[in-house]
Amino acid sequence: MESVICTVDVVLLTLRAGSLQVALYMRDKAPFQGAWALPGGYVHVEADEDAEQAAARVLHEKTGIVSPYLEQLATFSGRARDPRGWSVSISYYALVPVKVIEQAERSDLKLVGVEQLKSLPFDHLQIIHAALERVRSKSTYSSLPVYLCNEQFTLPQLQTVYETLLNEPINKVSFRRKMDELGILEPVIGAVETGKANRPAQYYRVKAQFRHTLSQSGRGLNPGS
Amino acid sequence: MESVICTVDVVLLTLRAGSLQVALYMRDKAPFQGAWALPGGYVHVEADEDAEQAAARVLHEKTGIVSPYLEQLATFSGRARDPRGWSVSISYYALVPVKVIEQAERSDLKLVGVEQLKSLPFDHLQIIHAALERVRSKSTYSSLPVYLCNEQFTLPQLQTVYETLLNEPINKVSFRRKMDELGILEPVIGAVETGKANRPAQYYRVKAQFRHTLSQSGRGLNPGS
DNA sequence: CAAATAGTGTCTATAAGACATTATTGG
DNA sequence: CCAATAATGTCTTATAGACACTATTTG
Repeated sequence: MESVICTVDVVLLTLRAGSLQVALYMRDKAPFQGAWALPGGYVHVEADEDAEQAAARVLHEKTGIVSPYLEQLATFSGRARDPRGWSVSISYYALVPVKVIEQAERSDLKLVGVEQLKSLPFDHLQIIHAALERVRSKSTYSSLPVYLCNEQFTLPQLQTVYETLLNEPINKVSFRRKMDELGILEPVIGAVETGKANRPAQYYRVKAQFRHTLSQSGRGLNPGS
Repeated sequence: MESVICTVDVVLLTLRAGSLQVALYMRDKAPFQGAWALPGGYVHVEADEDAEQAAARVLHEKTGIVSPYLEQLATFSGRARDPRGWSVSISYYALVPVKVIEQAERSDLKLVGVEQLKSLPFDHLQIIHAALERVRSKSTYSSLPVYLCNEQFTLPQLQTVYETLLNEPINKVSFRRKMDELGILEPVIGAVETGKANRPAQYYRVKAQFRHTLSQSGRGLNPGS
């Protein structure tokens, strides 16, 4: 039995300038050396306990970033997707606030709006599309998008994040009702967003008990108004 | 770089005697020879175009079954899950009506109620639990459960399938309203379920246009009544 | 015609959306 | 005081569930 090439890839997503962007890494080795692609690499059976740890290691090595949210997306495989031979890519996706990527200051890393993507090596375009579908789907019924926000954020900011992801307006009253029902946010006492010529918005943060176990919920968030 | 063991496993589910059951295969090779486990095997880079085809091939070889519905579940990986070494299991799940399994007549295959499962080789128990979670989750908002029915079925039968999967009663009026809205079923003209001392139930089937592209939908099916 | 369950009409309860009003800031 | 938008109250609409009633069969 021939050997299978076993790799991991990470779709690192963030929100910048009101658009959803994906981090691309300039490949320093063949194949596709010099091309922009998803940060990815071989599973190291000596170093990695499992594929998720491999993804976290690869993400850190290629971008300097440690993402609190890293979830398996799907596995892409086959004879045709990699010129080196029959390969498996166990793919993950991660969400971080844009400042985490900017602070990394990697010249071999760039952010591209997901609408601007043209062609990419391997089947990375397909992987990214799968990640977008997953994130958008999960955003309709979960608190996943808070991973795109800084530690403190206002409800209007968070609503804009949801609206950008889902690409449709959300009813303000319903949104705030839903966030209240989820019960995962708490106001930061005394912290308000000042400087604008209007009533200041209250800052919120994720309650400590949910800080590392977010995601799911009961019913959904729906567009409207 | 050491090599990774690359396998596929299939969680084949069916409904028998009102309980959700999983097909187990008696392993004919080490490790765990003679133990009941998920049907699974190596990816064959010569024969398989991709992992899904490998899963379909393995399912057919070990059970004689070809499942119309076969979807990737998740990939399980790591150093500890297989005594042979660092391994990857790209796992799939399939749903078939029980008669498909019975007609296969394999003595090395058995059905076990998902509540009766004790311990299994590898991390197969974990894989099955992930499949159950996925199927139950999808059943709340999709037509997935029709894959557990025969080609023709009555609405009361289909409702019972949903109720068994979700393990809770469903409001009859809401259920039928939802099935009507989904628009994927059509009555089989003239076909009714006779023999019982009550009004006969109309037989339905999946419309031809949806026969090989089922699954998703708009809003959900909720318990009640 | 009695028992059983399929199938449907309709009222009630709950959740989501529309809209309006008040609150609080900077200039 | 005006413009801007945060925050909230409340009415309307849409969806889900409860319940009852009719339909059709077997024995």
